[in-house]
Amino acid sequence: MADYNHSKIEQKWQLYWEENKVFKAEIEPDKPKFYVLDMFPYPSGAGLHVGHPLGYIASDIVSRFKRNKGFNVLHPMGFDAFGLPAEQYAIQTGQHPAITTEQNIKRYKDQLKGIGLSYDWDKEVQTCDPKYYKWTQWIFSQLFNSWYNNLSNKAEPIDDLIVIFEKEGNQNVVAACDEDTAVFDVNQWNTSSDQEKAKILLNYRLTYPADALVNWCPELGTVLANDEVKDGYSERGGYPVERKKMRQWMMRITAYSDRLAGNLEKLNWSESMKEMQTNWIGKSYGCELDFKVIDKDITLTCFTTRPDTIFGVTYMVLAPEHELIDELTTPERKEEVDAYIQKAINRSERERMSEVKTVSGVFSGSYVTNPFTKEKVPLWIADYVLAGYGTGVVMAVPSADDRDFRFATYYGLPVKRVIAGTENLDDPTEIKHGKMINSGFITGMNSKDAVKATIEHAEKEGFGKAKINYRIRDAVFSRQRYWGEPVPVYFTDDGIPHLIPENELPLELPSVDEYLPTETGEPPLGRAKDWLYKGKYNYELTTMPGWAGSSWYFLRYMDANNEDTFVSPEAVKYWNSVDLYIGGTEHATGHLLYSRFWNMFLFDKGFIFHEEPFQKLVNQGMIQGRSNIIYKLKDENKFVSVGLKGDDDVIELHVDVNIVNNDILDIDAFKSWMPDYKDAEFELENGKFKCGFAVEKMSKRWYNVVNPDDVIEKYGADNLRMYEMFLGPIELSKPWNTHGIDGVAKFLRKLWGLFYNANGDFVVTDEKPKAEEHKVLHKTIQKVERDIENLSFNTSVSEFMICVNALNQLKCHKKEILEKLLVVLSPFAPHISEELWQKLGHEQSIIFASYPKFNEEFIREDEYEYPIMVNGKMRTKIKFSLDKNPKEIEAEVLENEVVKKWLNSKTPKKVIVVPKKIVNVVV
RNA sequence: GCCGAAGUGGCGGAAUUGGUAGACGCGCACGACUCAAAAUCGUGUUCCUUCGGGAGUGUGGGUUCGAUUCCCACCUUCGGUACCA
Repeated sequence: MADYNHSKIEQKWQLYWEENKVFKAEIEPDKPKFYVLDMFPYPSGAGLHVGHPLGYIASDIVSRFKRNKGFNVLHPMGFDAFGLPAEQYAIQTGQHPAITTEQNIKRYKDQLKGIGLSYDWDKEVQTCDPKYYKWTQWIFSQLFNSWYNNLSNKAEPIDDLIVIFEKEGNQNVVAACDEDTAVFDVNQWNTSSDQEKAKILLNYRLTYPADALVNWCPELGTVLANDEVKDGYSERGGYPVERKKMRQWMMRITAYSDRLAGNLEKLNWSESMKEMQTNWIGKSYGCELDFKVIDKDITLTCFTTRPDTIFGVTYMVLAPEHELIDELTTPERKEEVDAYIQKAINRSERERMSEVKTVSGVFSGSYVTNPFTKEKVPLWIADYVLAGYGTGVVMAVPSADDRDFRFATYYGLPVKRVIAGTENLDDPTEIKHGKMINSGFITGMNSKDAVKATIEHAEKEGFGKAKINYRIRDAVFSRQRYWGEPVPVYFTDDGIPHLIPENELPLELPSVDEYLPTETGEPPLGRAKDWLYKGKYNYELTTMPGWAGSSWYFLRYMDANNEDTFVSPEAVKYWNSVDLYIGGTEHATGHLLYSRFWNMFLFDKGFIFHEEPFQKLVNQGMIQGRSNIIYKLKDENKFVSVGLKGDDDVIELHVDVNIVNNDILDIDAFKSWMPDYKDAEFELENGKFKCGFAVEKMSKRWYNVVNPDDVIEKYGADNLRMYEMFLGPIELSKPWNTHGIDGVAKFLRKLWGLFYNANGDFVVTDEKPKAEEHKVLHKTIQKVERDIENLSFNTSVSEFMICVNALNQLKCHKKEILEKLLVVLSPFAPHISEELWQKLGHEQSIIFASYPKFNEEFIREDEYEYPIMVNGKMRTKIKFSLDKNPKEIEAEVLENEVVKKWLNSKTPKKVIVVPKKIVNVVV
């Protein structure tokens, strides 16, 4: 074979790997394991674009590297197959989402295989497969049957809780439960009806039904996802959207807040990722304070982290969703309050949080008493207070809080300064901590001591208590959708939910005539005919969210085909937690928290043996599109090259990047792509029509999507793999530009040229390598090995280029060098490496070769060329033997002609000699 | 708004983490081969310059013998913001 024929080689080896199940991972107790995981994709209808495989290639390099290093590697792939897009397509076309999903998965798999990724496909999972979601439902059942004991700090069986209730009521139970759970004794429990008992238990279960706000679109008759809502209107159709309370299943993730936050320090994740999760969980220390409403038998409890500023409270604010608003609104204020609430409640939380420039609120007519000062303070309602955080009640201190200050300024409410130094400031919130002033018994204390003192005082007086608050909320687990896992629950006539028994799982998705809600506004499952448990009880009609299936898939991979359990103890004991997890930052606070939560729960229950699922996490950046833009003169059927557009009035049009090369437009291709312009004129510069460009999201809409299949066909999978890595650091986002790929293509041809000459003769020899050749090889081994450990793949590719260029220069065709180079290269470019490895006479796949050992001897240097700086500017370089001491170096440097010239016969103030680094002469 | 990340030649990026800024590659220019083109190979390529040198890593300050790297303030872009996945 004379030429490097990538298509032939790549097909040959992909077939070989598949037929021989080379990547099959089985438990081998005597071998160290390594689990490399990719975030599995949602198989969209558009197929993979060139941005998707970035992380997959990186993790594949690590997987192959670890195999060569002697590890038993688990490297699986699957599909997050439930989701909105397939359902949306089903609504439009009537096609069952299972069918489109299956087609999309097939396409994805073909594409992934074409890249030469070393997955063990026998371990594939699909979340929409009943064999898989049987266990998702099973985990739901386990959660339903559990409560969180804050004394043992773990999840425990609900039956144990019932035993406690039967013995002593709930007075001594310290549990994660609903805020409004009543205290009861044994008698009260034992005399309660079964229905009452069931209701009480729901307050404790780790999954439970509750009312939660959703985006309800009456016109579409459906609930919308946040990103389907734009400015209060549905993205499709533009119909008004209102926020409506609906019965939803919730997950009591808040039970795990403290462990989720605390465990982060043990994980090998980036600090920024840990910080994002920490902030999301948002643990804060503070206290609850009770404010009595004047002339009403109501006490409002607020949470605050700044009780030290209590003497600066000038008003009180309720969230517009607060349940007591009706009672707290005086008759004469009612009309205005109702109007305000109507408006405020339909604004999204994000909108309410981010619009800080405009404030809005309304006075309720009621007053409360500040428990410390006994002052009468007006009670307002404002949408900057969210019902979901704290208690939905805020004590407003305009002198110490930015939002309170803006609000008070706008509505002319008083501002009472309580921190020294703020007295004469226009904006007192510039100073938030310091010595307290105008603050009764805490005057003179610093803020920190004052916090303590006020809490102690409140506890003693009985109107407050210290409290740890979390920003994280229980997660809504219901979706009013069809294409998701059915919740394995039915309801008896008393409205009490019951689990479908384990041996009857999975509860499969029924078929429906249409994927829309029912006329009465029930979710699509309400359309299923005669769909009743035991022919008489209603099933739960909502389905599980996208994150249900993805919260435990990493466990299923270990034992993907087990029909008796979700994962066997043997498998999970051996494979344990994921050693390297690669995926996007966009999952920072969703998937990555929910997965940790479920994993922790399964650990508590003793089903698995590691508390944290992902030891090391790396976030890959996104590959953005690089769009090409052409400019058409307004009112003329004429396009101008980018350099000629000047200040003319032009219309910008996106053109398909696939008919543009190096920003030069293929005009004929353009005319057949856009027949409307087949008669247009083109004004060229230097004989070419040059396009402008923009970096934006890779999307059909901008005609900037590059399909990996096309790249592979033209350049090969090895080339695609190396080029994707060569683009830059894995964590950074960067635009895709196919032009640069030629550099890697040249590299692969040069590599091939070390084995075959231009006539197609195999030129590899058995000669002994020279010192220089060993040096080139071992420098590469050292660099690449270190780079892979640091996941710095772009610099590895550079190093390979440097290495091959150097070997070409040395005319090195020696087997001893080349075969080691192939093993080092094989994780990056596995196909060409396999082929050349075979040509060198090896019968076993390069996958099983062991990684060459780096030998320091070969790269040892005995001299170093010091850059010589004068006043921090590099002026010359001088070589010194490494055993020369700094004194000798200094003396010789000062004798150097160039240095003398710069010294200009002045005596240097100081000479800094940093061994093996630099010499700096300071004048 | 809040939380997180990033900003270095015409472009993607490198810099062993405080020590030669621009490795490697693309593009571009010139040269070789060719009747010619493509491909290939070679040389050059941060900017300014009076050819001595000067400036330079988003902007403005600071620390240091020395800053892309550390500190302070700001600007821009990207991700998340609880029902997209």
